[in-house]
Amino acid sequence: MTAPATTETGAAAEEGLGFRPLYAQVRDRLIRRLVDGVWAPGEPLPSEMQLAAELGVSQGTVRKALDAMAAENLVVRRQGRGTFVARHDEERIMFQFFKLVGDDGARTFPQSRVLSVSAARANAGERDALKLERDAKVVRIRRLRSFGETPAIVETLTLPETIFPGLSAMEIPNNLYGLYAMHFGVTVASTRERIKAVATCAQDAETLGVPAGTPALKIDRLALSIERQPVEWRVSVCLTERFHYLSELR
Amino acid sequence: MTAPATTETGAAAEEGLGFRPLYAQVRDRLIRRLVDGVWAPGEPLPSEMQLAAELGVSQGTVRKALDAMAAENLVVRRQGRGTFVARHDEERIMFQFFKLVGDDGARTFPQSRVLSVSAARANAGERDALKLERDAKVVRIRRLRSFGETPAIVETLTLPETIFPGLSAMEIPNNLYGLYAMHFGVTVASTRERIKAVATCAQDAETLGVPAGTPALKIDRLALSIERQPVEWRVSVCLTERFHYLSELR
DNA sequence: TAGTGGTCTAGACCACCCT
DNA sequence: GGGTGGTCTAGACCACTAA
Repeated sequence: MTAPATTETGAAAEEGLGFRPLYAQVRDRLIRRLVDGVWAPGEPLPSEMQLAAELGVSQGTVRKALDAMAAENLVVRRQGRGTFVARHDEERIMFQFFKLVGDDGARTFPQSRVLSVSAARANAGERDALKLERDAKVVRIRRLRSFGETPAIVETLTLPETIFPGLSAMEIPNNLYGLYAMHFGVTVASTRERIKAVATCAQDAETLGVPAGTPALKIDRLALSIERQPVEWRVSVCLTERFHYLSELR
Repeated sequence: MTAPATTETGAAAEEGLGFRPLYAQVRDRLIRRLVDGVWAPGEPLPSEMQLAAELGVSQGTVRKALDAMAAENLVVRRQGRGTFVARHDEERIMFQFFKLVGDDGARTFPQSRVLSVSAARANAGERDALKLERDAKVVRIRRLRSFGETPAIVETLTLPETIFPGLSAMEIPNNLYGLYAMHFGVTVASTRERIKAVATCAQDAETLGVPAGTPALKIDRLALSIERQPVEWRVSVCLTERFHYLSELR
């Protein structure tokens, strides 16, 4: 086909949605397959040529869709090898979502000790944060995270029971996002963190082994899935005596 | 020319630098012109076609270079109008580098009151942060920033005198990055922030009008120019009673 | 050596903006 | 209407990887 590029433009315009590029449509279709688990994490997608033939577009259009997905950290592209579904292994999470760094620049991933796991009806704050219906059930996890022998973070997580059924009865691993992907097919694609400085309350201080009132970072994180649905609410209280939160802005 | 795409690849390979794409070379050349002030902020660059003809590459290659620069916030592209040198006006800085947001979600830019300006020889910490030579001179600025009538941030800035000659004798505006660009041709392209929770010291507490020891965020920011040279070191102590630091991660 | 993604080109048409 | 960036295609060659 040497025909001009008309494609679906007309259809999109007729729908009253002011034009959606073909590559964006291709991206949407590929993301749909990712969400549906057509390809497992770490597995290679078909080659650009194959996808192009199958979807009826040019290789260049598939490429632009895949490049966009790579920019969103949904796939990883490797020259000479292929395009792979992104994995949620420890390393990736550490660099992507875990922003606490040693003052000497060292990036170590903390160990976790679960303090409690419980199932309950969501309270008002949880419903608000996770956009839940009235009477929705949630799982609450409280844990202490340490670098080596030094306690540094105490955090409370709240998760919708509908998205993570049976979680409260499971063993809780250190790397939660890996568990979400593996057992529940949920990929955390982005997070929004609100950070404040607070004085540690008596309970947190005791758990962390510091005097009550010690200054700490309170990080309020909402994690969103690929479809931008809230899947986890996490409030972390972090000591920053020997660590800091690193934020690089462009 | 219907000739294949050979271009400078050979030359780059011969230099022992394992291959640098043409579009990256084009990007470098265009950035060089930006730095040299060939086009002023807010001014349009020549069209893709003109640049392509001038640089002896295809329009597509220029496009990829410009897209990369747009991703780095160095230029702004507007369909139907042209490609413009990014401006450092208040709005852009607010959304790009200023991460303090009201708890109600409101983004307001604080007013500043300069407490002191001085010129001095850089101390060890300043030399280290800004990568300065021994005996280098710096300008120090200390200022209080308030939202409305409420003091919220007290910060100390250190700037190399070689990059900002005569700054200590100038009027200090609220929007510093605009001043850097306008009067010194320095564009802040990225920042690295290290955040800790601290108890306010007596001096900062008095300036902010809170009891000494009140928890606050200490934000240690290093600002880099387009050429990745350190141009400003800023330590801010922020109250977060009614504000928070917002960090969105993908 | 074959297959993959990465780069580069050339040309067409589309959406948008200004005059 | 004429110019700009944005999309799409088609085809060629380059760089990298693995068998």
